[in-house]
Amino acid sequence: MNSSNPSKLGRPRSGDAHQAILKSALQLVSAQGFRAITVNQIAAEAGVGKMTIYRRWPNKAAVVMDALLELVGPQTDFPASMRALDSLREQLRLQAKFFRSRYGRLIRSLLAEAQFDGELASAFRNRWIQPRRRRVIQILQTAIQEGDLRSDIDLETTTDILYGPIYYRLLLGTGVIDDAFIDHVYRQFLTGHQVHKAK
Amino acid sequence: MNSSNPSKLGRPRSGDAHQAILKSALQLVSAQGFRAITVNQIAAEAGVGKMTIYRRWPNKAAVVMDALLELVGPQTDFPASMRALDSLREQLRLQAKFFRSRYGRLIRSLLAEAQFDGELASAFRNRWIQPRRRRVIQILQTAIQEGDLRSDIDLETTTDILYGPIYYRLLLGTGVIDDAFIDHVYRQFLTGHQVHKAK
DNA sequence: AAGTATACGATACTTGAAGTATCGTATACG
DNA sequence: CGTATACGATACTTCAAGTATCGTATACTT
Repeated sequence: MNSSNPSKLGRPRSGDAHQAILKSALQLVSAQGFRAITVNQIAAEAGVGKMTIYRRWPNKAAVVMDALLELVGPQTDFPASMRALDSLREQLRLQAKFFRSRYGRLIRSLLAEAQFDGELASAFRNRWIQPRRRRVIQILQTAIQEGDLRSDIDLETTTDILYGPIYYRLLLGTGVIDDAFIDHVYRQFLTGHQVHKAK
Repeated sequence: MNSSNPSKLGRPRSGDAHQAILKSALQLVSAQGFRAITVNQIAAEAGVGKMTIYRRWPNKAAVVMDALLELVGPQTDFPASMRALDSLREQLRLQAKFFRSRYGRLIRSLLAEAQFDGELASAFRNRWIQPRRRRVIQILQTAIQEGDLRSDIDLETTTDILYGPIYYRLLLGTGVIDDAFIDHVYRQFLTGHQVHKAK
């Protein structure tokens, strides 16, 4: 009841330190990966004491998660297009570009670490993945209303089908995540791979 | 030139110890996850000294990787059916069942750890993923020859599209990997989601 | 049978990073 | 000006990975 109450007494926490920590964490993990860096490095890079980090976050993963949410999240907006289907394709391309950027390693690191850390897994799913999935589902619903997609599809499953292959390549490294790949995923999603035999 | 040469001199390595180590590693990681267990635990469970493990493998990940390849790999065979497309669907269902089993956690652990360990990433990709992808691609080629799939598709990309969603759910936990999900992936793969408007 | 080379289990040791405890100092509010 | 809390710094604790070494065991060679 009181531990979460930021008492007004005493010296207030430094907003500068907060920003410096997140910025350093983001930069280091994007460049070197989650496992390769230490909390001491983040502290040194940010010009703060290690305790200033542990006073605010329970562990390294939580710092990096917040860095992603606060510094990168706002940059990942969704495109608006005339047709919902065009928005969808554009979003897939943005996702690919994002994964090719320095943040690809950041996402890989967090998703991997989340396999060992239930708290992180929940945070990653609820605070990063789910909000973005909801945006995708909105686009899909609009596309259905516009008469471009079948109306009997399951939206959650469909989202998995669209984004699964991109995450797969990110984590398995079986191929590059370029626009050709995205276009293939998108086209396959629309029309399928079956031969439509002449009747 | 000589370090890889198993000299015939001296006491030979114990095959029993080898099997006991792999079996213990597999059992412990499947039950508790890669991060939760220690090499000391594996050694104790197998009834060997820790050095017997480090004499044979460079690190914990390598032990678990070999446990997967030697003990689980042989169980993961591919179905043979009349039509290649039926084999494909059956293989997707087997993959789902495998991920739902105790080995789902094993795969998750190794794939996650591989994000931090280049050696492990190569081993996982080359020794586990690639051989299984080749089998899938064979099935796809047969399906094309049988006239059931379009002949202009890229086989590598198509494999990513088929298996990506399953790995996505394994790692993200956005939904269960049951036969309904598999059937959705398979049906979507064949026919697509586009509305085929009346001409 | 003796000698040599290597593996064995056991155990002590080293290393390195995560996380904790504590210090004297700094900065807010009342 | 007193109180409460944050600050940077630094020493400390903990834990698991990986290494070094011991005396013993088991093979092949001579």
